[in-house]
Amino acid sequence: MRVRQDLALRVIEAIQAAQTIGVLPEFEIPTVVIEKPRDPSFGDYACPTAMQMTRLARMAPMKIAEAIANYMPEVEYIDSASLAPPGFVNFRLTAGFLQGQVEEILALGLNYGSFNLGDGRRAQVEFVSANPTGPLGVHRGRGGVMGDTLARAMEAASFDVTREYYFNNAGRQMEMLGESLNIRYRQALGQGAELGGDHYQGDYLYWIALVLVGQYGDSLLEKPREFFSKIAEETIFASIRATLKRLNIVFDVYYNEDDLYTSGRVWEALDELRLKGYAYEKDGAYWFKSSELGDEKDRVLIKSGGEPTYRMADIAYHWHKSERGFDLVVDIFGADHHATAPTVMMGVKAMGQDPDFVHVLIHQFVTLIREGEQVRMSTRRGHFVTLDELLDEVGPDAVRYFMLSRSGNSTIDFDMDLAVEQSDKNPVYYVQNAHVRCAGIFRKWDEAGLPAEADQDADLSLLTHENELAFLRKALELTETLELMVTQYEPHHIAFYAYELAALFHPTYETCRVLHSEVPEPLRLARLRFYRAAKQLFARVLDLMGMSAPEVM
RNA sequence: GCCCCAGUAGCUCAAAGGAUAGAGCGCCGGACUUCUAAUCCGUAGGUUGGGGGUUCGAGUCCCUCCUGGGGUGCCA
Repeated sequence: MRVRQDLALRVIEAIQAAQTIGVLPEFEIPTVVIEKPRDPSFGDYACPTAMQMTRLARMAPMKIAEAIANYMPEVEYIDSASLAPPGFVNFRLTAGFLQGQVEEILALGLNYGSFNLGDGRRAQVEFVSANPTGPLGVHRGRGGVMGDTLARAMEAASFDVTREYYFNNAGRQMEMLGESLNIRYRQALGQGAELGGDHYQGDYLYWIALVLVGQYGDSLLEKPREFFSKIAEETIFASIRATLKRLNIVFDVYYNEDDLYTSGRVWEALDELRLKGYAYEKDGAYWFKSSELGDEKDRVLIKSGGEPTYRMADIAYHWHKSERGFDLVVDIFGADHHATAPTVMMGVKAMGQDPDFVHVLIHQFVTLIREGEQVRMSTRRGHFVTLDELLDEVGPDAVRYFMLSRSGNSTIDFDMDLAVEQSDKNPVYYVQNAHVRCAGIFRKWDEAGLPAEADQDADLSLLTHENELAFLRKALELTETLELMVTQYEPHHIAFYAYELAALFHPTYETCRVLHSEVPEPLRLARLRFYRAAKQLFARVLDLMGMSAPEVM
């Protein structure tokens, strides 16, 4: 259940009731917000609406708050509604409702916390979208993790999500790639050949060339450039997919930019822009009159050589997105690509579509830190740390967690030493260890030969320890966290939630023992039930982050 | 020049316009014959970059200035 949403409705009922009676004057009720008080001693939820209504009601905020509290309908999960200056109405959850979360978690399993916001509407998350010209770098990894995690949250919010990867395997880029591999091939054969400045410098092409030499000798020397382009693309794309798979990222659709040309959609989009008066010819090229839509200058759509720019293709691509029936589209770009998005949105708008169905999510860079020093990553010389290398060094769980551990607006200093440290300093282990500790209890229980289903009818009202209740309160926050992620397009919240949940778990584990002899039998069974739910909840949260939930570490 | 992001505890960062701005690390002081201490408990630490404004209420919104990073192609 979405407690905040439900409480907001009840508060509206209270205001309406007070208005009917005449305790409050008639006025249009503003949006009622329910928030979490910073200080838990105030309660579990708070409503500041009375203060917003002082002008509307022409009454002192405390008087309004009093009216709300007095006319609140009976809410079964609320223990008390209290007032606090300057006009808060605070609510406290009943212990019974919190204890009930144990069964709720166990019944819903990997669906706990899910809620209906999307109502089955179709959403697309487009991310990574690197062209197959080389291995993924770490900052693509950030986009990948953010996109996949946001997609998971949107699925939990009842959206029908398509994960899409948009790429270009045509044009000059692929020509250069093919030439580069051709040169590397000749180098691998011991022939003199040098890469030009525009060629791809990374040594990964040399490794591909070595494999070619091993398999085919020099029999490929007469093959055309297209042959090498194809080999390079296929090999690199396979490795990109493999890298993403390691990160638990799988795409539903790989959308090839080339399809936009072969289907003629690019030209249709151009015609559409011309028809609407937003495209014109000048100097042998076609230009987008984007300056009329707020851009600082017009942009080239079709180069004088007849080839469309990436911008033209992007506009056609987004035009197609709405035609494909997506109600909501999230595009995830690194900060290095953020400048292109506004023009594309202008193009969508120019063609008569509401660009608001697209949300562009920009993330900042990732800096790798090793032994306190920044790891130099020079893309120009091809000496950059690849995502694969990072995965080799710290493992997928750490990559997923750390990429989520900052707001997308902040740069990440990825501490590679911390990421592999096996202690409570490392949040990855700290969170996963909570799951491990739960698993340990059940392992011990089984080893003692005790019945596996013993806790099935446990008396959960015995879970009265403040630590247990605090943990269950936090469990209830999962829905709110998911809602925040989806509505604000901020996937990082799940990492903070996971950490906070673990930070409430560990003290509970220390204080609320299960198997110790001094724990009376009914309480033992209630706690066993509690830890069964806790384990399930950590499995759920780790799954939302795309991380593994180990039984033992 | 213009655009985007950031500036919050010594460090790395949270904070959905609400109450006394929170965590972790580090520092200092405690706790292991453990349901694996890969953990817990406690202390200290702040003019939210500067200045103005809007609001009952601003780290959050507006204006302005400063500092750092990124972007600003008929490259993608």
